[in-house]
Amino acid sequence: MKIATWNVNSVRSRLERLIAFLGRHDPDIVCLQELKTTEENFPFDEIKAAGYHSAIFGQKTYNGVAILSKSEPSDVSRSMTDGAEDPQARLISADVAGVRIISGYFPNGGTVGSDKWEYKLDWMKRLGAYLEKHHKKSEALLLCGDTNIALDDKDVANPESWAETVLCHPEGRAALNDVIAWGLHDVFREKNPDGGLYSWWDYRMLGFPKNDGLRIDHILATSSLAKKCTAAVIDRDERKGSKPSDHAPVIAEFSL
DNA sequence: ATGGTTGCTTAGCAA
Repeated sequence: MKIATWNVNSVRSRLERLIAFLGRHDPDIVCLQELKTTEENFPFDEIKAAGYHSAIFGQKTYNGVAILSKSEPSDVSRSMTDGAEDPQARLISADVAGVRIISGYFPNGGTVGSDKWEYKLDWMKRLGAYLEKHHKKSEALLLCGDTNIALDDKDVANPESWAETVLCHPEGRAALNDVIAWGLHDVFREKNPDGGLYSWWDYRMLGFPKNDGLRIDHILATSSLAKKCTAAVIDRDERKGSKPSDHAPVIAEFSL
């Protein structure tokens, strides 16, 4: 089973690239983030024609997440269903081929200390409670998405310039590590222990040409699946060329 | 350098 996670930064402006990506990699499942559109305007037909079902949780202008899959998803759940007052579409879950798939777009956090930063930390706390309430670590489960956190300085090309920012702050790292400690494994790290590989480069300040990147997109697997992971890569080429997303897709394969 | 680029929406926000 091959799964990809990709923050597309608008599914409509990235549709041509997305369809080409599906053809190039032939993934069984794709978790998308930052759709930036409502369900009404989601390109279901084009994605269906490429051979994929779409389970989506959309929102106008901002956020929005989806799970694309060759086999039909079931038991689709949108948001954390915890009664919190939260209008932001950032989490969707579904069963696909016997695996629980979660696509998450973690809050960026604005600047450390801001209201958005507090929301980011609280959102990760809620996610930990969501996993605890709805799942068991003995399940086959994949939490995929843009976490907006680089867990380690070896996932940051220029750690000194990103230190203490929302993507690298120790409190954010601790919050994501708390989620992971529930029973998840960073399969990309396990396959690429040396670091130095990135999934996001800022559009500004020549981020990609200078390779000023961070690995902030993750595929996190429960241990039964992590043991079966055979490969984990980043499609850095997808960041090249005309009209790329600012994120590159992360892809993992599992022998099920 | 509180900068810069992109997308949605059409002036300002979010990233």
